[in-house]
Amino acid sequence: MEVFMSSLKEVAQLANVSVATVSRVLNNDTKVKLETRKKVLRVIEEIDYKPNLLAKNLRKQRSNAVSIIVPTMANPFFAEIVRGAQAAINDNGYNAIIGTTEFDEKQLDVYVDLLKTNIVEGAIFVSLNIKENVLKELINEYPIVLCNEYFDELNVACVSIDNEKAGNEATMNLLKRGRKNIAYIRGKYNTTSVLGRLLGYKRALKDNGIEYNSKWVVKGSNNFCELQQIIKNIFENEKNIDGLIVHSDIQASISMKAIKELGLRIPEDVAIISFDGTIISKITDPSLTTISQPLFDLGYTSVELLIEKLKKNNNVVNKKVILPYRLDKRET
Amino acid sequence: MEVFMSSLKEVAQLANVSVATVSRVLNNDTKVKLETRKKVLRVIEEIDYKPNLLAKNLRKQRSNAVSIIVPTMANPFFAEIVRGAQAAINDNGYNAIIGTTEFDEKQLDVYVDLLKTNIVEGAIFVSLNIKENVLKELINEYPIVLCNEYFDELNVACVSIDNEKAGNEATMNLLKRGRKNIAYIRGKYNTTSVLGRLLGYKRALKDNGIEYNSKWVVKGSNNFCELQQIIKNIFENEKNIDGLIVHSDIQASISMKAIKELGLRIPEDVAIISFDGTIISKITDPSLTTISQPLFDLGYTSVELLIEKLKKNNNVVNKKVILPYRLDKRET
DNA sequence: CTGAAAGCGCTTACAG
DNA sequence: CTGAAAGCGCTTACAG
Repeated sequence: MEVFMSSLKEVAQLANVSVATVSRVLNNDTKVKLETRKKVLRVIEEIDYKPNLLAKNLRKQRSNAVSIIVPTMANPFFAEIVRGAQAAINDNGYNAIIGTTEFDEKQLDVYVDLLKTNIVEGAIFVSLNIKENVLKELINEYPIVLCNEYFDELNVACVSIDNEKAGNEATMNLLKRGRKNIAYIRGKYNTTSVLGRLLGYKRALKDNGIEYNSKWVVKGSNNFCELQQIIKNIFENEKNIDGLIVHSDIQASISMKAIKELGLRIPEDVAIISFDGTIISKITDPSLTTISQPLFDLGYTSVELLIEKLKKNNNVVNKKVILPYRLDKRET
Repeated sequence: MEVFMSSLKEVAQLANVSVATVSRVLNNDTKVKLETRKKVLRVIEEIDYKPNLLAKNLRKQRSNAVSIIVPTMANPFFAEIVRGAQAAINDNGYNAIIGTTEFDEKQLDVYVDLLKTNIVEGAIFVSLNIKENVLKELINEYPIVLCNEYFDELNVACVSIDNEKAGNEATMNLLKRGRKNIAYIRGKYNTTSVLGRLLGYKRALKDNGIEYNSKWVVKGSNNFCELQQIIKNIFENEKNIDGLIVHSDIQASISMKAIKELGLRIPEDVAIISFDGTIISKITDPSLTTISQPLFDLGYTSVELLIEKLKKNNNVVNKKVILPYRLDKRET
């Protein structure tokens, strides 16, 4: 017996069979005699053999890994989507390589290289701010699923909620509570979710005979102080605002602090509704009324679409999956 | 020219050199003539060649990936540590495979297999609740760094804050504010951080001539309703409590709601200090006074220790790194 | 400075 | 049911 032996070879020698047979046993190939099988398994157990998956990966030309790219982990919104994606990836026996761009889309290159160099077999892009033509090229070449944000015109698999409907329902909720002067802190960029919800907002106003006032729709910010200032500006300029829709829980929680500092009561003076339904919405005081997105499922379902693509060699019709949201009526 | 060619081979043929030379160019081997080098690079650019890292991995017996295992992504505390680890992993040119146990340590097996099968070269264990003897075996065999929680007696690389000092300082803060009856919502398990902070608490009491009252130290919970009940119980039984230390921001935010419901004012009736300094501590109203942990750095430094191990083939003395925390005095 | 060749540890088509 | 052998796409010691 030599000093160094490759593991599969070692098992083969100890069991007096060929490496081919050991490989077949490991892969549950039925064509192995039960007796042989047992003998091999005994040796494997004995020497605690573990296959070198680096070799298997090369041989099969499959890494068994997929990546999930999000802007940042610092926002519970994305963390929860990742949690769902993780779960689905594990459930399907894959490994998850998680990437974050920290809102710098140049960082995406690193993760695209993972696709190009066979480190991952496919990718989930969550709310990434990519140029449409760049995305289009990637989609043509690799199995990719979009989560949350997508491009209407692009033939791409994606998972999201019905943002127009959600925006409409949020507005309707405030209207039903008697609010007529509803301001809107919208998302910064012109993404599908931002524009969709705004459409829903406008439709609700129109359906209720209320004129749309562009002064009441302002871009938000994830920067604490910046957003506080934005809120103070709008409430000082527009004294009769009695309702507020905010694009995300995080921004809503910051907005609430600013509103309280102005001496306004929530919800008596200003009723608030936000989007997302993250842990933030439960922790604020008063707790946030919010359009709860199925964050975990958004991630989970995205991976399911991706796995389907992988199984069928990327030859599938690209589904656009719309998941249901839920209006969580709480205290604002 | 054949229909199918391996990529490296293809570059070699087009550039009229051997695959060895192409490989040398790709790996910046200095022994290549500049002219040859240019020729090869031109071809690589031309056909947009990307190496198949699956092959490289096998050949070098290195996956270029490390894993970072956390209990869950649903807690911003862990998400922020992961963010730091991510950054360090990327900065060092590695890929990050992120795993979550969802508090079920059986799930760890999947990630340990990643080590055994060469999918990852090392791992960061963040706040994992593993049996000491199991951990000991793993540490002997693979490059592993512990983050947050560790075992004092174990010879293992780890990164954390000085929990005894932090617990002491938190208590001192309340004492200095004139609070004398300080309750303590401790962590559920007897981990290093939980026990360390408690020691610091007891020392502060002793140093100030206050007798330790075991009734005032109760185990917390991450379950919303359960924790609310715990809080109500203690405040109804012990009417003179005027200060509260809570093991985490999340639990502190839930505690605050319960305390308010009891009609007590924060901080007038009950001053509160918590640990972590996550986004939660900024968003509550009033905002939480908290022992801010260097979460990002905790993750970043853990990876640095791990990378050092990898570079030196795991032959390094195991460092125990203590990072500074910061007392963020806010409104509670 | 460059090339031919071995080899990383698996899987699988082929032959028996 | 089993084995011998080719091959996945790289890197690198060796020879020149």
